[in-house]
Amino acid sequence: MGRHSCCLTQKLRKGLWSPEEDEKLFNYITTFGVGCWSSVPKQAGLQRCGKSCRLRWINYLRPDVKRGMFSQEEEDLIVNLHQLLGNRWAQIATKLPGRTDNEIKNFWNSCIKKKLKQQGIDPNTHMPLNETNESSNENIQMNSTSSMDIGQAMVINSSGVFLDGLIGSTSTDQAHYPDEDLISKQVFEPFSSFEFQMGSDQTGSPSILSQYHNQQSYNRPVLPVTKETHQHGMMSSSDYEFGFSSMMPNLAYNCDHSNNMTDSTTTDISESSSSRMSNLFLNESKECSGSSSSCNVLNIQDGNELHMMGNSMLENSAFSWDITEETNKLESTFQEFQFNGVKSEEVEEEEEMKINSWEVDDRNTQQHRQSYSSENFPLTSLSEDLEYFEQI
DNA sequence: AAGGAATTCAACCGCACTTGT
DNA sequence: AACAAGTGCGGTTGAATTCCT
Repeated sequence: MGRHSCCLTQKLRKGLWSPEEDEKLFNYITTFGVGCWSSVPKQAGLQRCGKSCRLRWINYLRPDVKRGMFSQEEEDLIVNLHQLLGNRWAQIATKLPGRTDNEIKNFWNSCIKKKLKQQGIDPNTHMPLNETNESSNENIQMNSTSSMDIGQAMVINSSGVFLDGLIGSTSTDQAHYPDEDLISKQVFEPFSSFEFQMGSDQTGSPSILSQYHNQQSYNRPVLPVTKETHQHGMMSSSDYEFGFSSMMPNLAYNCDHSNNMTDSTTTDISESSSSRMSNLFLNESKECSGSSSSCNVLNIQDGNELHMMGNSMLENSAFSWDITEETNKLESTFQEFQFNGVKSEEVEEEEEMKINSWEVDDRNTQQHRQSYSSENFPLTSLSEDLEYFEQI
């Protein structure tokens, strides 16, 4: 159930984590690695449940967690991925190096959603609000027996056209599929999605992303310091510096969000990451950041991510496709466009160094480590990719 | 300056899934 | 096959913070 079994037998702390607790957990994980979370609190001397420890580590203590405001590239990517994946925050997070699903979810709910609404875009469907209403009505008629949430996720039919609002928003909604025949015909056609996103959809209307982007360009120049600009990390760094003398990373927020304050849209994401590193990790972090955008960026070329996506989608039954066939299709597509995954010798060297660093300690013990291992994330610029596709 | 409203985001909850026995 | 324990994920909550009057 929700509360972990260990929580029932012990009197456990809840609420915010103290610096001392953070230090204990951090020291324990960096020493022994991630194994069985349920045993972590006891062994680390924490009055917390394992689940809470896991969450704290993943969302906050992990050395490669990036904090601070989202760059425009990240924001665009989130909009893009949400359009494709719906509220699958964990999957979206795998495409944003250093960002956690929780952070992205919060950012979406507090910021992007609002912006989209202001621009007349339905954040659920990514369609203009008036069109969404119409299409939603159509869908309701088509699936009148279904109790699903309309427009929570995007589905692509066999001809590659997006059908919004035909499936539930999460994997837990599987039981709500209105028509198995219909679902079985929904083939994930990523290339179509790019068509949709980057240029025009099949009705010839401008893509929502472009619309969103245009709006952003209006909003962005020289914003005054308001809640809008200070949110997501624009806090005094001293508020977050615990000053641990141990291996604990400096958890200070990095306020390098000048990109939102000026015309410049370039954000060196990795800098904000490295700034939080302890002395122990600083060099590694810098090496890592030198190869642009931290250590884990979407890797499309080698197909691992695509397999992951494909498998995950199958698990969720949101998409039905032949993984091998579609992956090959995707691989050739992305190779053709050289989308991401260009791995230079330099980058490979850096990856090797990274693997030789702290990550190697427990990489054999962690299944989920793969999600932020540099091995799986060749390093490229997200903005370059987006710009390239926009040009197309 | 004070206090209420609005916003943010860390953390919790509940469910589904996976793994082990 | 059935059950229990462990894990992962998305939705939600509420304390802390900031904004506004």
